[in-house]
Amino acid sequence: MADASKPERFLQIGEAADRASLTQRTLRYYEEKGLLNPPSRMDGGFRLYTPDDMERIDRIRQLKELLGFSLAEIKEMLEAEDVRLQIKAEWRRDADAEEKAEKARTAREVTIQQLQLIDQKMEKMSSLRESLADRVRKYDEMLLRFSEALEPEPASTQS
Amino acid sequence: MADASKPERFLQIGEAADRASLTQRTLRYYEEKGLLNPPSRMDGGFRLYTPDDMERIDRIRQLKELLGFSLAEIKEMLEAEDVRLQIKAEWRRDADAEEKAEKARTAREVTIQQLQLIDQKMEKMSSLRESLADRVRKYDEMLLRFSEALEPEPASTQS
DNA sequence: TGCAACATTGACGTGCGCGTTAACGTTGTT
DNA sequence: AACAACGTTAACGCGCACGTCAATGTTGCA
Repeated sequence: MADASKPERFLQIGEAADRASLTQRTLRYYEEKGLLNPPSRMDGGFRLYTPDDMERIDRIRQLKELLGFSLAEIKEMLEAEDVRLQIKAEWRRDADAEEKAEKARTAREVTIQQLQLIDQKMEKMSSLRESLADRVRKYDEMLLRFSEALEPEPASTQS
Repeated sequence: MADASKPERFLQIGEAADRASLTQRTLRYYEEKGLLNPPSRMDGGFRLYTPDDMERIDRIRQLKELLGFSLAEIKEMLEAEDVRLQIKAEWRRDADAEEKAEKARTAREVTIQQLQLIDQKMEKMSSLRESLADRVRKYDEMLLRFSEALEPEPASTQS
């Protein structure tokens, strides 16, 4: 009971969902759609999520919420990333080095495309940001004119 | 026919949709949902979109695509902005100055909230960006190791 | 005046991303 | 052994944001 130092590295779906701020349904759905590789299970069939699974879940949330990608798009992206893990796993095994290199190159390309996508979005967002900032300035001017109109004498108005 | 200088400032729904890269259905839908104020019409009933309408349509697209807001949320935001235009329109008419000022203040607040939302998103995006950039670096390392393994003798490999 | 191109209003259909319920099995504690 | 808490699959449902007809009307040009 006094063992809070072992946070049980494998989470059941309930905790996993809580920590990811998603629902169990959502996790199962992502699995169903192939976004999550089927997690390991307990003997009884209960899902057990590894820290790696949790990371992936978080990536999905980021890609969805921040960038607004559809699950289908996200799936593609993650598949590209998987290449990296695959290569890592196979690293010390026989295998065609050139083939791996090719995979790594395409994975790199995909990642760069994602980067460019993000950059494009950020540019657009910052221009939107600017126009909003302009608006605020205009409101400020408006309000200034109002206060001038209402208080023709600038007295002790000092906060 | 040789008059390309008069781009006809009022667009029918077809052109309007094309220019906004949306469908006619979508424009009607936005109108139906109260995101667009009903545009003016020709005698026969055909919708005519003013440049202002077009701007608004574009704003909607930005808010939706860039920030991922739902149409309901966007509606609220635009309503807040409308206050500004309303005030401008009423500017020279009788009217309670204080009431207008109040409206302007709340509109300002809403706009600032939007700004903060954007800033939050941009922060998260840039941290995501960083992690992606890291990934690219790792791929580069991988590929470097590959090329070292395949070409033990650094010869005329100079691009 | 006729005709193609464009528009109108319904109304139903659709894909996505889950929510919800039902019927049932598992786990861990007492 | 019993029981609450937690999990399982399967199936149906749902709201959003439109797509897609269908039936009809309008515009503008030959």
